[in-house]
Amino acid sequence: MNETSMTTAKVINGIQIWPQEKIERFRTTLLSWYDIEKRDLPWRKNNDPYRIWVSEIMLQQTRVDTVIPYYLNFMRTFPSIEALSQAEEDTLLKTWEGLGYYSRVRNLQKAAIQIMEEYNGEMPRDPKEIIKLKGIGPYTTGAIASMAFGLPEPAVDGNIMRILSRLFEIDADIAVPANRKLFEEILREIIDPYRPGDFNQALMDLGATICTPKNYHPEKSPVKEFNQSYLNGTWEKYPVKSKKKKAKPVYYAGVVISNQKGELLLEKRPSNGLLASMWTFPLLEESQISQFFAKGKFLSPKEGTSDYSVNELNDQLDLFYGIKPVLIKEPIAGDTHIFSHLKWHMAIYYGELPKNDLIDSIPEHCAWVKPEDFDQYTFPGPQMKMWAAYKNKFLEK
DNA sequence: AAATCGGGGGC
DNA sequence: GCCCCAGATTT
Repeated sequence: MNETSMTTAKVINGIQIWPQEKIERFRTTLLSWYDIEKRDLPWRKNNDPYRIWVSEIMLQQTRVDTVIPYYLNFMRTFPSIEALSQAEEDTLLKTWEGLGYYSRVRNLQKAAIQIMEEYNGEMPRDPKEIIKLKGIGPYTTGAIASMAFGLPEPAVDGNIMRILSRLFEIDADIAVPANRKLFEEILREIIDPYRPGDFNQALMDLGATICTPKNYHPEKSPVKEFNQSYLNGTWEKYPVKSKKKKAKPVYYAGVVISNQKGELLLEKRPSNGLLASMWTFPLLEESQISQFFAKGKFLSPKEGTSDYSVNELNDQLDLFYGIKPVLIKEPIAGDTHIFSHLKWHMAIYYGELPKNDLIDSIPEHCAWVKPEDFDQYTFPGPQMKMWAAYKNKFLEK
């Protein structure tokens, strides 16, 4: 390679970056497209760092259409960083109900408290400070720095890795976290220093609407003349992305228990781990009630279960919840729920406490709750499914 | 480097 | 079923 040739266009990890003139043409082309086609989104009304921050956290691994109603409600409930810093945990969790990745909202509040205590109530401008805030990683740092403060920082998300991979025919696996740095380096070279926030958002809009993972038609792209994989006819190869592992199956019996007053037993999950601090009907794992499942196989209501299984379930309910309900022998329903790394198989049972039973011996983390008060509790997806199964069986006939 | 952490939409 | 989504944190 001749280092004195041309205007010394850069090479990053074997990737040939464009000459300056071409970079500038790309910026103009992309931003001209963005100025006409950009999506009208609620967090784009102004450059308030708080608004941008909240939207970026919600948008992590979550689609725009899903986020919009949550975002509007969240900003009504917590209009300022100070309001967020003072929120009750249950109120906070309720605003995220159904959105998933619930540690996001817990970290959001922790960061709000950090900002109140360490940054005088204002989002810091320095990326080195922004990234110290809880729940804010390299992507969100770049997004806030560029969109709120106009700094030329890369914000590399899935969209941008896919786009750059196709533009430059990059063979690095975008599923490997360590490869993100390569895309950041490239983006630093081509980002528009005058409109960095718009540049990052333009790429995201392009990735969401045209440079999509599937049904991709490179000839429709406003920047097709810059797209090396399109020009070379190799675009179907990019991006290179390795597959992730399948969700591991886990088996549960979910149990709906009613007391004499028509209240149902709920339990609050531990404050750490999956679905932390959220409420569900009692769930008993396969390891505790292995008799419910034959050799790891889920026994659906159709397939039936044995009396012995129900007796075993009664023992477990007595042991873990201090209750002795009378159970219906067959499950009232069966359902599954898929997480990123787990697949829950739930057999849903129903039982009632006998008239003469004591109901005041349940554990600290449990509660008897009237169904009309369920809206005061935060329910995750699997609980919604169990509750729907119960209603379908007993309430809506 | 790999696992954990949710849920929904598209095909 | 599989893949993906404006990823971050923990192990």
